[in-house]
Amino acid sequence: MTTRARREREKKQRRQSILQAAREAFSENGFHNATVDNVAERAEVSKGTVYLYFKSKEAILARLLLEGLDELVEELEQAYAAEEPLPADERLRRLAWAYLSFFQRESQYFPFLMAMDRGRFQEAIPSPVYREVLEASLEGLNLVVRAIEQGSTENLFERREAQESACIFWATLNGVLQLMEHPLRREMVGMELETLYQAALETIIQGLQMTR
Amino acid sequence: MTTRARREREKKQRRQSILQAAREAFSENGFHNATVDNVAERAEVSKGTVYLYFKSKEAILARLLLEGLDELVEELEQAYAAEEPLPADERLRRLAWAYLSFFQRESQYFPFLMAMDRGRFQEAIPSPVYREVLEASLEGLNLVVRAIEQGSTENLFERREAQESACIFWATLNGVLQLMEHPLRREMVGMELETLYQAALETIIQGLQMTR
Amino acid sequence: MTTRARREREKKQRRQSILQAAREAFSENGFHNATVDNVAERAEVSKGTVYLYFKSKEAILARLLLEGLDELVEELEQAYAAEEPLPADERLRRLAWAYLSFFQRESQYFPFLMAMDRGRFQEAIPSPVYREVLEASLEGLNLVVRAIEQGSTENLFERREAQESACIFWATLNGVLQLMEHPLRREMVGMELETLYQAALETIIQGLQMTR
Amino acid sequence: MTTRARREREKKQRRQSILQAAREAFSENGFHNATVDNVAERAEVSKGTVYLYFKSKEAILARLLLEGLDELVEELEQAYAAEEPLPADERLRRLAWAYLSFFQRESQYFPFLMAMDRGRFQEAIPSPVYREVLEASLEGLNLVVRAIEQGSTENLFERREAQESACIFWATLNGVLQLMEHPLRREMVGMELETLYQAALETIIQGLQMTR
DNA sequence: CATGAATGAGGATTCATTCAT
DNA sequence: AATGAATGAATCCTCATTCAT
Repeated sequence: MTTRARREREKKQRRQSILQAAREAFSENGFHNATVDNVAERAEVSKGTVYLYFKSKEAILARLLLEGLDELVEELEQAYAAEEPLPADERLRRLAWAYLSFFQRESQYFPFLMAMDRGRFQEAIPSPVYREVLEASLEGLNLVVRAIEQGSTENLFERREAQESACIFWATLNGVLQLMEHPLRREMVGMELETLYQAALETIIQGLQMTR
Repeated sequence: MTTRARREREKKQRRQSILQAAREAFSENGFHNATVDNVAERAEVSKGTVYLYFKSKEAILARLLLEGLDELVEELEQAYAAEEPLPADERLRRLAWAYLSFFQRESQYFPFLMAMDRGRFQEAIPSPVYREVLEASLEGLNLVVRAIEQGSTENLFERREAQESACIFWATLNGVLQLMEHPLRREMVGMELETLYQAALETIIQGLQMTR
Repeated sequence: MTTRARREREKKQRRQSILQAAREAFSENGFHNATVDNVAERAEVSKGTVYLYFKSKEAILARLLLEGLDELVEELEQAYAAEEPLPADERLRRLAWAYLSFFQRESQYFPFLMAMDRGRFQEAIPSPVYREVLEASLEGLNLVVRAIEQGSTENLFERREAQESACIFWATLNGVLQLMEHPLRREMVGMELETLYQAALETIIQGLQMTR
Repeated sequence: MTTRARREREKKQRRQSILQAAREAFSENGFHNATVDNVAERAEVSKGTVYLYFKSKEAILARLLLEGLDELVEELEQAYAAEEPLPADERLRRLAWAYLSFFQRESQYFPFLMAMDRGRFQEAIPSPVYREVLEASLEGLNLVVRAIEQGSTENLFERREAQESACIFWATLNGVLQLMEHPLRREMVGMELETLYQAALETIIQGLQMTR
């Protein structure tokens, strides 16, 4: 029983260490260029063991995405749920900053999401998992929807489809992140990510507000 | 000689047919999963011929990108340059629609630009070409900058860094395109690309305008 | 751990069988024309396995060379070290015959050493290994140097640079081996290798001796 | 008529320029690593033209060897044939220095002869040509034989098989050339080629002389 | 559970040679 | 005679995955 519990715990740790190793390996070389050998080596397990815990290389990526997105959603929820009541635009700002902070800390996820869109991915992992990843990647959006709806009832935002406004808001943030992702492009744009992000955030909030 | 001229023409056609084949192959399987064999087969030439026209698989992608972006820039320039004088916001709308129309027609380019960011690309193609691609990918931005500057002098837009506003504008459009790129995600969002694009466009223009 | 020990032994055997296969393949077709496929097939392993044991085709050659030269040096040392004291010229004769006997048994090594001088070899294998091979290929020379020095103190040989005399001695033997290496050339010369070798050996010893 | 003559002359020149180009290309990269493209480019003709003048890459090498060896033999003959009568040992010295001088000027030939011994060579070129090359490579030997025979009648050299003595003499020279061919080995030996060659020459002449 | 040796299909690239013009 | 575009077999090497121990 204690043995069993320990076994269970060790299994989880092993799994996590493989995931962590994969995160590192995929980040450094890109998903395609990283090898399962790299992952195994980093995790200090044998290659066979990797396949004991994950069905395929793609399955590792899927799991990584799911865990990452879970974390992101959790952080977004924390940002959303304030102790005292907040105006809708303030909630949006908090969501936006939590989002940025996540991507600065876990900058891998952007490329990971890209890697997923192509290649053997759709064949290699079961379709429900695939859908699950996509759903998770949109879960943040739902919080935005709620903030927007609140803003609508507060007459702060235009009375239109909250889903639409939320998508626009979310798209703007993502657009900035993507634009500034590549070092060379960042250099050519000649601006700091935070500065641009902040400006974009205010601009889009402005755009969503009631025209008085 | 006619012979010579014909030869020349055939060479160009062959080159184009290889590029076209690559465009298709890369689109269907993604750059990484497409093989030079695929490309050769599609173009109905031997693998050796592909290497006669292009130094490497990456060089094909670079050429594809460059040609696509040239076309895009040209279309954007046409959209920008109207016969009669136009207000700045109208110019932005025209740029935005030209942009959308390009990506609907040539939907490959988005993923291609992504493929470029990772992998052997930077090592495999000469650095100036790489830079050229990135520059071209930002050339559209310059037109936006000019429109914004015009808007600033017309007191239509806030008097801030035009580059910044342009980036925000551009980022928003890209964000929407990216969000709606994947069919499954489009389905989950439950909206038409055009509708959302249009709404985002108006929202961001609104956001950039002077607060009255 | 009998299992473990057996595993270890099998690995060594496999490695040896790959080396042996390579020795055969390289001998028959020459290093450049032999393919890794040939080697794998002969060793009855997959191509991948070959690369599991050796980093590159060149690395196999390097290993082959090193093992061969080690063996040669060992045999030369045995020949040099006699139980009872020996006159210097006798030592030279023993070295020479040991050398011939090695090359008759392992006739591949001559061409292998040649293959090493050209091609991708220097780039493909780590520079220290390259140096090691060259050093080993000259180690026999050192034994000759020692014999010559002994001969000098015995007033048997001329009192000049031992290194120089040794090189001359060694070069003569190699020259004969090389001259007689090719069957067609052997036929045209119309002599037996051993006969010529023997005559050359005596001639060069004679040449090195003090003129009385 | 004149046209025809000019044509003929141009053809010869073209052929020579291809050979010269091949000599350079093969020298710089080694026979295996040089490509027919390299040769064509250097010769400023098209690849097709190369095949118009030579049946295969190997045929070029064969021709190169033959021409080189012809030249060598001619130079050796000049060295041998002195105006006034010469003692046999002097003739040998002259032959040896002419040989060295050729190999210093045309250092390619050594590796070329090696390249010929292996690979597709025997299949790719007609057997008589192959034999011809080998014969030419031994023609120098015949001059040595004559010198030795002269030395025998002069009671300068031992009365044994002249062919045997000649082979020994020739082998020694070749052995030195080969030993000193590789820069790294030259460095490890720590001697100048000329010094060693000279010493070897005197030593072997000494060895061949009558023991008094 | 864990290992890691073995696999072999597959990938990018090269190059000697051919042949229509 | 000369060209040079086209070929495609051949080559080295990689790596996700399996499986006996």
